[in-house]
Amino acid sequence: MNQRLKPVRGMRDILPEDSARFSLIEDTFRSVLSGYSYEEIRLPIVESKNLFDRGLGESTDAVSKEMYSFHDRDSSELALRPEGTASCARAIVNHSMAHEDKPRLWYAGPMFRHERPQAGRYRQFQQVGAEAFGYSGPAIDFELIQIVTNVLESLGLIESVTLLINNIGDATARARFRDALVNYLNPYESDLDSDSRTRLHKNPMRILDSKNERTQTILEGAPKLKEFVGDHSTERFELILGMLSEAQIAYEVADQLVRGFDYYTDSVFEWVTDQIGAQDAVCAGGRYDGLIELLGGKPTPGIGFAAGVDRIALLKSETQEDASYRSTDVYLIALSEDQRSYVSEIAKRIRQGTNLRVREHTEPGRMGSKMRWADKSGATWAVIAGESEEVELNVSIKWLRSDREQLRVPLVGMLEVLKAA
RNA sequence: GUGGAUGUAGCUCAGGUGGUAGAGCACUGGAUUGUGGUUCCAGCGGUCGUGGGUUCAAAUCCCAUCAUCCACCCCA
Repeated sequence: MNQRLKPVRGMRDILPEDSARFSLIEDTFRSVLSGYSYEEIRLPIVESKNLFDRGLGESTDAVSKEMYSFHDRDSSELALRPEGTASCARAIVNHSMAHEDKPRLWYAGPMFRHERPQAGRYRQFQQVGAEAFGYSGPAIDFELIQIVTNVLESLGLIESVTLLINNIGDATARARFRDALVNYLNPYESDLDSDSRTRLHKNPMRILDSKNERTQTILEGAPKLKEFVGDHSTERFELILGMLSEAQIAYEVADQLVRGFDYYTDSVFEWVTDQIGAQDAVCAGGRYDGLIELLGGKPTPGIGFAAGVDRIALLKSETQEDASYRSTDVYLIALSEDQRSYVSEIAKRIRQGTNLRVREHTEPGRMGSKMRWADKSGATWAVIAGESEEVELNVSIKWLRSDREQLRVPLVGMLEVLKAA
């Protein structure tokens, strides 16, 4: 890449071929979500920093270390959103949307976290998320999981991912568990890896998914979160698992699965893959029954997921043959500049009469060169017009991807030939 | 924030022990004045990431810095 001017660290250009993949993924979410009657909401990219401090929790890495925060001209503290759920919940509160209705919403857009870039991890990344407010029964958990499953099936990726699910209980249960865990681990403090030692004081539950073997061995005798979760929550969780089994959606209950943001409660879930490197979560979500109240609304249960479009696109390109990307169906060649207006007329007719993607060769040059560009464009046909075609109101149609012989047809019969293919 | 690897043409990469840059692909033209995908010939194309230092001389050695990739961490 040219060294002089380039995107800032962790930001990148999504070039046309990748962009087409992104669009396909987003369109698939859009279409499946629409089938479940989820409504689109468009949320600001910039919010008050305060929203994330309160919503996600000030001790989380996303807020304390990775947030793009800055002072506005009037010195108020703003931030680029690191995720979408907090904004969505704020909108629910601001517009009293959960008073007369139980909204099911979705959004898509860029999120920002100041992390060290890595495979599948960028400082600006694209998410599609869905949130449902006002539902406390297990069927909504199931519905959201089913939505994501449908999307992944439709994209041909369901075999490449594993659904992990866990129940982390409510805030009280977690607080009691946290105390018990710290009490258990304290005597082993010097045997823990250094990251876990730090987390013991800051965010002990994070120790559970440590990759350090020694730490994992120590954890074998530790108290289990599920022993602290209330009966009601456990029952609810069992009902979700039952629905998944009945719908033949494969899952693994993952005791160690915890979420990075403070707002999560009860059921949490995540789709992971082993095919795109260390950043293995392609979609994750869970329930957050306390969030709306935390942001000043009346108590309202909530649940949602967020999918990482960049990672799903990466997974798609890693696991599937390139369905040879093409941008052009018809490549139009004027033999000389004298036929320019005739060729424009031909282009107009094809664009108006079909959905074909028509590209005109606009530069002068010799015929061989024009044909080479026609070939490279990936077009199915080259449509060629020289002086004799113009005089006789004909076009020459050449098949570029087959041995079929070149045809010369009257202009009025051209669309029929192109549509017949 | 920590660690490892890597930065040479648009792309993929060569350039032992310092002597001032090369190939393939791509692109343009020609062989072939209205027909691509094969071949042959020619041409275009480089602040050797950036800034210092050592030296008569640095892509090459030293220092710093930036960036990319991968992993830790974190997470979508």
